[in-house]
Amino acid sequence: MAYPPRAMTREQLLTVFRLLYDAYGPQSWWPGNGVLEVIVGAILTQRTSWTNAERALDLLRRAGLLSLARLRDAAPESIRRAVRPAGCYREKTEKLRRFAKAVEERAGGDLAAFLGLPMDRLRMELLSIRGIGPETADAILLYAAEKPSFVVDAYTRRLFERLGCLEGGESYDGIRDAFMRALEPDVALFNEFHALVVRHGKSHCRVVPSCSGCPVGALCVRPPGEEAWG
DNA sequence: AACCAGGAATGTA
DNA sequence: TACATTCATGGT
Repeated sequence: MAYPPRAMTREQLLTVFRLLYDAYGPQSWWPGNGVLEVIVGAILTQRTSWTNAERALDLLRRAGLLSLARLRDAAPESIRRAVRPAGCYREKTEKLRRFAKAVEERAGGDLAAFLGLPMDRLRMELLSIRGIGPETADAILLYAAEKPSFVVDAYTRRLFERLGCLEGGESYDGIRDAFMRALEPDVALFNEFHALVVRHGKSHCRVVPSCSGCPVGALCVRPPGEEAWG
């Protein structure tokens, strides 16, 4: 199982963070929207663009479905109509309903109490809900519950593989652990870090590992087998 | 017109 | 464990 080929250091990670932050600035992911919308958004955006997820979120809001009680009790068909623009609408509808039901069963429908559970406990509860995998669980932990849980996604893998920090093939939890061992638990840092990795991944280095004009280019262009960090 | 987008579950060997 | 398939809409 998979491990990072060499330990990621705090200095390396903060160097990357600073390069990205200086290049793109603050990303303001999920500020102020209310925790339920954050969670619903996290589920809706699975394997679809954020703009499509937002359309669905908007339809849910206008249909008055954005509450745990309505997600639990409303006719599935009405939820599906709203979720449709986000794609996979049958599955995502069931995911939303299962989430609402889980909060009901585990915290009496008190979302704040549910999110107030200790991080590791809450992570397990989230992962036990069918339709919420590790990435969505960590996004909910970080952006809704404001716990210092580092989010790993395909962009994270790709960037840090090119930086020579990952070999490829590491497990999700292995990568997450590597980041969390190297960095102090810092919600604001993890929040911005993941958003910046995504922001960067969307506009750079899509196909080839060498990228002129890339903010992390000096670190990124590494001949195979050579050290990426000088 | 294939390919991608802020994944996860299920099935097969 | 490792890899393929399914879910499905909308922009490029």
